[in-house]
Amino acid sequence: MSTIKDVANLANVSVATVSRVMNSSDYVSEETRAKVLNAIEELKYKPSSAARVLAGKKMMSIALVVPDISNPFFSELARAVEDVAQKNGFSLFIGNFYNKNTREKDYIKSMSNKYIDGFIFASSTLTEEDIDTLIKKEIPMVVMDRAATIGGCTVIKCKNYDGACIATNHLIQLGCREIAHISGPGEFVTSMERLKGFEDTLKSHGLYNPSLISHGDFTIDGGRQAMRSLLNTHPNIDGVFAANDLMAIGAMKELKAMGKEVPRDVSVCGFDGVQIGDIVEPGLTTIAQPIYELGSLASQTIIDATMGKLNSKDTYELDIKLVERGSTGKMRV
Amino acid sequence: MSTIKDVANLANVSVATVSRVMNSSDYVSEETRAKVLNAIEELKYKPSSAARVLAGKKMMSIALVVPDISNPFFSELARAVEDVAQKNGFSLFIGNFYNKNTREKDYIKSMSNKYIDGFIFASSTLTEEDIDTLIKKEIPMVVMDRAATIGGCTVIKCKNYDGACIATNHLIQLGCREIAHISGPGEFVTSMERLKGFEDTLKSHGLYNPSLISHGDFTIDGGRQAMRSLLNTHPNIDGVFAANDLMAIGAMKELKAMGKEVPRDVSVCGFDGVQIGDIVEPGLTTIAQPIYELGSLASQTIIDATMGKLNSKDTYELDIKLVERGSTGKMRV
DNA sequence: TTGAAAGCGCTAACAC
DNA sequence: GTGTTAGCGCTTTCAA
Repeated sequence: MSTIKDVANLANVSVATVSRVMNSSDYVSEETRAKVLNAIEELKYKPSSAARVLAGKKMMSIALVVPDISNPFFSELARAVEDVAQKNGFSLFIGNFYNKNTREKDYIKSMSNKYIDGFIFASSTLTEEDIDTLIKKEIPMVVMDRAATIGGCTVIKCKNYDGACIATNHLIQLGCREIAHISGPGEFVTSMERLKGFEDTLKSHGLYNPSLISHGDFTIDGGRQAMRSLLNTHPNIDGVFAANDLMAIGAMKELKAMGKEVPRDVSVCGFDGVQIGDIVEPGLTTIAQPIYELGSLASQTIIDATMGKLNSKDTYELDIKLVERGSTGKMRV
Repeated sequence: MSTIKDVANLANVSVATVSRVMNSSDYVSEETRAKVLNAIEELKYKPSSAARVLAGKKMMSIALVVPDISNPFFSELARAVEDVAQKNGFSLFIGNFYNKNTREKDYIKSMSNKYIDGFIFASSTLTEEDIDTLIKKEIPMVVMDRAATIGGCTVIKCKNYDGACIATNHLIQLGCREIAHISGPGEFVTSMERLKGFEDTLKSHGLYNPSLISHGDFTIDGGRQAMRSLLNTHPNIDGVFAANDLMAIGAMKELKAMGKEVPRDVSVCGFDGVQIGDIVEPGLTTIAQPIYELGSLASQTIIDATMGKLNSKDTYELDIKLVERGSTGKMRV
């Protein structure tokens, strides 16, 4: 691996000059610039990130911290984040925290001394304190699925509340009268907002019944279990709104196992819009988030922030949309 | 951020001593060690990775380069890789190359000067030359899905050929006589090995017909398209072996759209064993790879290699197993 | 427009 | 046992 010194020697200039052309700072005569460029080319010189960082530059890498990368929502998100990062010359770190708050904090600790320039926390359960730690280190961050702005960090989310209202209304309009909700873990703002939208909508229609709410953990299996217990106490449920697609799919599996047909007996609606919603049978009606857009926006925002471009907005709330498929529809009357 | 100097000052020792206790090298008296430890604690000192790297140490991070992180096979793999990395104090970089050979090479370039200690290439299309580049830089690497060992890098794969034979035999035993294969892109060894297993098995049963082979691109849509063209020329196909689960799912969708029922009219078998194979309807029979094991083995191998623990084996071939679900079974006779 | 040199935080001889 | 110090490769004043 050749160093800046090698380049300087070959080009017959000083290392400072090489540094100048690398960073296109200061003025360098066309002639010297050409010489240096040639030398760089010839030696296939790549500056050492570690040395640059030590000298006060950026590492050009960002981290995405998710609950579980094997969850399709997050892997689709990661793809978007990485695409944008790559286009900007940034590398992407990935960390899974499996809903273990401790592990999420560990990432802050273990990665921040690796000179990561920015963090994206997806679906985080970070406390204000954790966030302060990062802010004190002046490491920019964007948080997804967070209620409101916390000083100094951008929030990017989608309209969870509105989406839940749309989903619930959709079910009501289809004729469902005993509508259950499979909610996500209570520590996520996402879960809370979707739950609120569900409750408010039902209340306004006089259909609210708290015993029709069960909690899942955002996994297929969790959705299945929640559906089972719901069905035990309320065998006549005719509509289900799950806080994410995975749980909705689990619910559909359980429904089928219990001899209920979707959508004839029960209509099911999910939330997220992940690709597998389109391959299950029947196709899953869902409130689709613009996942790719969410990821690329987060990525671009954090990259801009590392370069000192401050963001004018501190909260982005992207629109969701109802995607109707076979899991909601005509019911037996 | 406090530095080693701050710690040294506070503990009234030299930086060398601090370095010693950090790296538990050399002897340090219990007394001084305690003083230093206290100072470290008090200042919440974290050594700078960049500085350590410059001084000749490891960055403690590895990279996983995949075609597409949003493909469930790779996201499940990534999860395993990250788990093991995290346990060893390593961070994980992720790169997508979208089957663009150029981009895969770019990763080698752009990441290697970021002091990544090791690479895992999954499903790579790297040439010997590319690999040589890394070997010359003395960066250890493991390659998944590669035919054989290339000097200096460990190969981790599963028994593709055997798996394809098992799948094909399974179809034959079910009574299928006109069996098609949806193969993966020709540049992947994986595709080739699975194709070979398919061909050999059919030949040995006198059922081989090259026009029953179509190529897909490992995506659902690719599988759908391949199935369509296959059905055009061979409307009586009664068995399909796809080189991965995603394409098998695409084939099932197309079959359904064309009025064929699975498995009554056509039996379908995939390869990989990703989780969604279990949520489609009917469930997908598949040759399951031990994905988590593959990922954790790769991760541990590369981490060991960065620490100088050379691996005794240079090729691992993990076993696969046939997982029978609803997509293969009783046919109409 | 260019060069010399200090310094970023750490490790590892080499002294003591 | 512990301290001193010379780098590691780069950026950036400060001079020239």
